Amino acid sequence: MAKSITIKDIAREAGVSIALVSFVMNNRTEANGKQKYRVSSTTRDRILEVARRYNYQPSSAARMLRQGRTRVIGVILSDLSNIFYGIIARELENQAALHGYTVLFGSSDEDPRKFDLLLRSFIEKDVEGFIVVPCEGSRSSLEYLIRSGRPFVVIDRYHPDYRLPTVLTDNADAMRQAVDYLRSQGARSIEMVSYAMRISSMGDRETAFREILGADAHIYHLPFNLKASDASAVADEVIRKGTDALIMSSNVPSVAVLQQLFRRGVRIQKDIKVVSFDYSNAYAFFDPPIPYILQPLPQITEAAAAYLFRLIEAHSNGESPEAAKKIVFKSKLIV
Amino acid sequence: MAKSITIKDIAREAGVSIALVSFVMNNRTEANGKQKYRVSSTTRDRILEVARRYNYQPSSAARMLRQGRTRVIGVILSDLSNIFYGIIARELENQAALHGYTVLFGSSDEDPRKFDLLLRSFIEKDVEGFIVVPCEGSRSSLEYLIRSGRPFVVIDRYHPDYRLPTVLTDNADAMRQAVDYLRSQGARSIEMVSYAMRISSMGDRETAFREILGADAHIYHLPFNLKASDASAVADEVIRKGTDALIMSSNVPSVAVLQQLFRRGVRIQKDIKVVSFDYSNAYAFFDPPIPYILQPLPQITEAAAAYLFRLIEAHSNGESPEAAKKIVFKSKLIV
DNA sequence: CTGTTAGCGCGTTCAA
DNA sequence: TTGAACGCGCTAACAG
Repeated sequence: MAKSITIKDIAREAGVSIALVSFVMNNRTEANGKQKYRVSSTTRDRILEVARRYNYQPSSAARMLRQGRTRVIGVILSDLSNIFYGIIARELENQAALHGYTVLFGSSDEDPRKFDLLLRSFIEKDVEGFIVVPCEGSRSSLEYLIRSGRPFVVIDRYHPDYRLPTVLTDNADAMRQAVDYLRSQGARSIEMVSYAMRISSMGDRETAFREILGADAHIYHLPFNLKASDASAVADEVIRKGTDALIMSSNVPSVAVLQQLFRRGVRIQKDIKVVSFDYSNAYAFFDPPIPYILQPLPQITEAAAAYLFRLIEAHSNGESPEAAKKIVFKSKLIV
Repeated sequence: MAKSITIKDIAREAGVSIALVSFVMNNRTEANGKQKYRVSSTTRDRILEVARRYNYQPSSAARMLRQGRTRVIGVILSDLSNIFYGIIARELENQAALHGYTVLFGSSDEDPRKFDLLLRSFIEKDVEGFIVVPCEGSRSSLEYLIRSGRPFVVIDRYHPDYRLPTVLTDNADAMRQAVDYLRSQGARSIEMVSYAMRISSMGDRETAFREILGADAHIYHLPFNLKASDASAVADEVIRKGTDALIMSSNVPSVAVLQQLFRRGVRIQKDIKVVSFDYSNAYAFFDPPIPYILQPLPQITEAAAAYLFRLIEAHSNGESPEAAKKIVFKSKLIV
């Protein structure tokens, strides 16, 4: 635009002071029993009319500067283009909007350097708080975040060394459901496909798997940026060993391995029974459909958002924050 | 945090003036042939050391206020949790980062009111520009956006009434590829599944379909928020009519209808051949895999970002913007 | 050559 | 209902 209209323009046009325009725009005149500032309704109407006519938008920069609040939060996820995180992003966007906030999103790609860059760039934008999915090696970034004093909530994973505000699902319980189900279907040699990342979600699932299966538990580890050849190797090995059931620790490697098995003519759900963590719309195309562990993402994101906004409120009122706690939701096996 | 450190703190601690800290932080001392301001390297080092020690982050609010630039763009898509838009979001995030920008994302859910709310809330946050996917009924919002004078680029769809900066794919050409392919496979009665939305992407595909098929072209229209029953109805009708090929206009209805056909025992790719617009990882689980129209999203997003940042640059230099143009990329049928 | 002073940008809010 | 200070960083103008 040539130049945007400021509060000054409105004041001049309405023939009142800048302060009065500010009061009117912020409804400082009616709400709040105190009614510290009363404005005659004719003046108020005139101001509102002018503001509307000029399409006045207060500069958030100036407002921010004054009140020190940006009404923006930062969300750092693993990868926005993964449906799992896409849904989380979507829900968080809604939750934030309900609280009057907008969201700065970033994807770490499970790379601690990217994670750190995003963190710093968001802090520079003065976000009031964070919701983060910390990746492997993000320890020093988290310490930086803690030192920054900004409120934040960790989701999907927890940090082994710190007691932080965290919201996630009970992965051990979910794994138990998966194994129980496969055994009830007659599976004898169950193996697991997981990511080769040291993050608590994978770790908890693997630990639970090992506890249940005992000494002969076998887990395939795939890199985060997996190539077809990685999945092929697993498929070949599974066929060679005659494994009769697989638990997939996440939807991306799940689909990748399933594709390779399918391509090799394996009759999925007959020769090999499968249960996967997280939804993919590919699961419906098997007979019977592939059961999957459904995390209650709406609840998780709502709890995380509520938690964060409580922390932000306390923080901005100078109150000391509530003790960090871990909120855990159960997942369900959808058959 | 108790309170964040400002440039003042650094200046006091380093025993210099605020201005000098500002110069040093902005490297106004070395670059730029003019070298208007020289600072002794010892002073500079001291300032930098103090800044680092205190972990000084300039307040972006103050900087914004002063230079009138936020280095933030707004991106309004249809639905972040749809893989197609998830990928676009991901690419735009990267592109923006390369240009030193961060991104405010929002999902319209194809609801013009949400679209409008997002637009206004982003403008209030002072984004420097937009990349938008306008939904049906967003006309008045677009007019508002145009009047706001902020640079923007439309992607994925074009607006029939305005000549706007736009980047998208050649949908008619893609449809021709799809029909040609199905005919080459011997299909005789081809029908199309589309969304019941008046948006150019669907419109162009449908128009091309009708042009090719002639009078007997039949198109099923599904609502954006489709329920299983919507897809069921299509599946039943297709079976009843003995349709032998379907072109799916988008990945979501595609998967929904495929699921219903699968459930009814239809041998997909044998009884009914299918080609779909946009990728889904479910397509690999058919034999042969379902061919799909792959839009060159990396190119589209890169072109859109480059376009937008050119506009923003011109805008902030007070130059008049280049004439609006439509950039079109061809899609490919992946078999 | 090195560094400082002072005003600005825009909306908020206290004192009058 | 208003004047004026304020928040923080940028930068033109100026001084030693």
